[in-house]
Amino acid sequence: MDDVAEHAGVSRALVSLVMRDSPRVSDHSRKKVLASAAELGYRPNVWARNLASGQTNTIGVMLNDLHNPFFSELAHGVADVATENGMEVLLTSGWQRDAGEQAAIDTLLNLRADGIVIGAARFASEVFDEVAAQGPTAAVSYFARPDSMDTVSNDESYGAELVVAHLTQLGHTRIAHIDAGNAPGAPERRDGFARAMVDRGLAPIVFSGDFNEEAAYDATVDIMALKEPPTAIFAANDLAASGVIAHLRNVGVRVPEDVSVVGYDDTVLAGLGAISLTTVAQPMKLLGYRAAELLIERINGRDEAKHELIRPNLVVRSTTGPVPT
Amino acid sequence: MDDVAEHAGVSRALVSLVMRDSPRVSDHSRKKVLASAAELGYRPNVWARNLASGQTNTIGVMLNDLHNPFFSELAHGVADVATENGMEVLLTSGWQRDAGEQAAIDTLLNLRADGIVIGAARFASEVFDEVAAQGPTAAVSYFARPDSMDTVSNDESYGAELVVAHLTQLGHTRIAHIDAGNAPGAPERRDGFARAMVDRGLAPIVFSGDFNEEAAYDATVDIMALKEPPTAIFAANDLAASGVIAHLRNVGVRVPEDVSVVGYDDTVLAGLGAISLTTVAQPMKLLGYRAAELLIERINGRDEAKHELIRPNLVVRSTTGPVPT
DNA sequence: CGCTAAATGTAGAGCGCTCTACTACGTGAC
DNA sequence: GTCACGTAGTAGAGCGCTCTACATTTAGCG
Repeated sequence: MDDVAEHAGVSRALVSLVMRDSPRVSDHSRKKVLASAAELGYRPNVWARNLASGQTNTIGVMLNDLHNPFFSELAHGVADVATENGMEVLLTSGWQRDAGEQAAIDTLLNLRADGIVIGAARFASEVFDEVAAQGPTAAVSYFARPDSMDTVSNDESYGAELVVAHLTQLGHTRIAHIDAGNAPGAPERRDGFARAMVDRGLAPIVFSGDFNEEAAYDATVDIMALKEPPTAIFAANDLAASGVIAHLRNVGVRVPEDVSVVGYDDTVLAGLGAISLTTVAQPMKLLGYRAAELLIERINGRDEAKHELIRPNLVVRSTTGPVPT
Repeated sequence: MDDVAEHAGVSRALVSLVMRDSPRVSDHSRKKVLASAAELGYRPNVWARNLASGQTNTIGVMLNDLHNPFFSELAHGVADVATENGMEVLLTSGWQRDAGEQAAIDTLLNLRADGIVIGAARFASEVFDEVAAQGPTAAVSYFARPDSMDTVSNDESYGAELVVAHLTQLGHTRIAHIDAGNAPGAPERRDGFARAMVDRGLAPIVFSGDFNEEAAYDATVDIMALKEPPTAIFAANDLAASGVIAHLRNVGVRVPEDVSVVGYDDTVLAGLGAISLTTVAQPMKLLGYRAAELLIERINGRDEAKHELIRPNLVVRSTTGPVPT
């Protein structure tokens, strides 16, 4: 920076102002400085800048599992808002391991990002608190309602309600749900399903599964072995739905002529022409948007925590149809 | 840090040594310092540390498109090696936009990461050069062989050879390839296909497409309209294969009884029970491993560039079968 | 023409750490 | 008893920037 200043014949402070796009610089000096900087290949040192200014102009995003398209969309949403606000985004991932999550969040904490977005982590609540204690924090798909941070979540039970409404409209009354235990979001989906069924005077049939194909495949085996198998299956997520379809195909049950199948999340795979799954679309990018927006409000000084619930919508494709006669 | 030093009754320099796990500290002082640090909730400031030390202990990873599972695996591989070597990993993504890629790489460059891994970017080669000029760089799936950086790539044409070998063994002779223009890796796949066919005295049928479903769907329409349609279709990647299958299903052509379909990449969707696609498995995580290892060698002083080609393998699932009689 | 206020520009003290050079203190060999 | 040496710890000068407070120039106006 000193070199640039000398080369341009101005003070170091002026160079600093130019590099930060300050309006307090005349066009003439600005051009001179910019030219010198370009000539010398000068690139401001972020470490020094952040150290001196005490802020990083960066939003850190911690993602539990980068392999899940859900998280990519989320990060994308955050990135869009950050860009609009002239901030950088840095991602870390826990790679599905608890220790990895801890390391990832530590990296972000050590960087002292201005704000941190936690995407569906499996942390104990104390870890959330610890992060929030260090600075502005927003959690996505975290169903506690802490005062220390903002949260943005999908309205899971409303999604389940949409599914039941769609299926009953098609005439289905025997509907089974394959759940995902206590994984984040799963209890809400299960409860929403049960409530929606009960509201309509129907018996909620629930089989236990997980957010993957295998567990759903196995559950489907059990389901189809019932004396009166259901005419529709609502899986915990799209991956699970794929497991359901795989088993049904294997045993020659047609989808949707014999059994309708619904997923959840509207991940890439649901949209594939080869699958074309009816599913609940979580507005993932929107979740990212809102998380980033709330975070920036916090960075700018808002005090009380906000908790938002965002409503998903149903995407009807080719795996649901009228109940067989 | 001063507070910790005072609280522990030692000098700031000693605290620094303790925080860096230096062996030059007695057990007694170490414990005292650690206790004070914990009590005061002290967390070293990375910015200051990096500024003073001139290193960041960080590997930056630039990913073109986080939505593609290929990249997640790649990053995962890099992360594993980094962790082993006590380094941090920071990700940025270009979100499939050119401007985004540039911003993402700038973020990393500004951070002055010790090394940078570029994952299948669409940069012009000058941008690669610019990055490499700033410090150790490794590019994944970059098929130029620059002296300035290491590269690790999948042996695309070998993969295509595997596909042709598999199909001809099943008796197929009319095989069509849907390519992906000049997208990274696509020309190598196309050329490999053509060579493999010609080597067997077969005519290479190539239709132009892209790395997505729609283009492949459209190409399949054209392919099936041929007077003598091929009995096997080799798509540019898994997503494209899904488009192929979608069209075949729509027009009542059975897979694999009537037409065999092969994908490329072995992404999540290929393994789905509902699709079960025969495909070429790129050892993505391994690519990440090697990229990180080469990078660390460079950081530690190796001078000449290394270029590695890693061989993929074929995963046979349910979309390929014997040629119809 | 002189005064005020805005517009530009500058000096220099940090930001929180690392790193080099140095001190202090045994320890043991001669 | 002295000297060399290894060990444990310290002082203080930066690292490359930002920021506050101040200096200088220019424009505006009665």
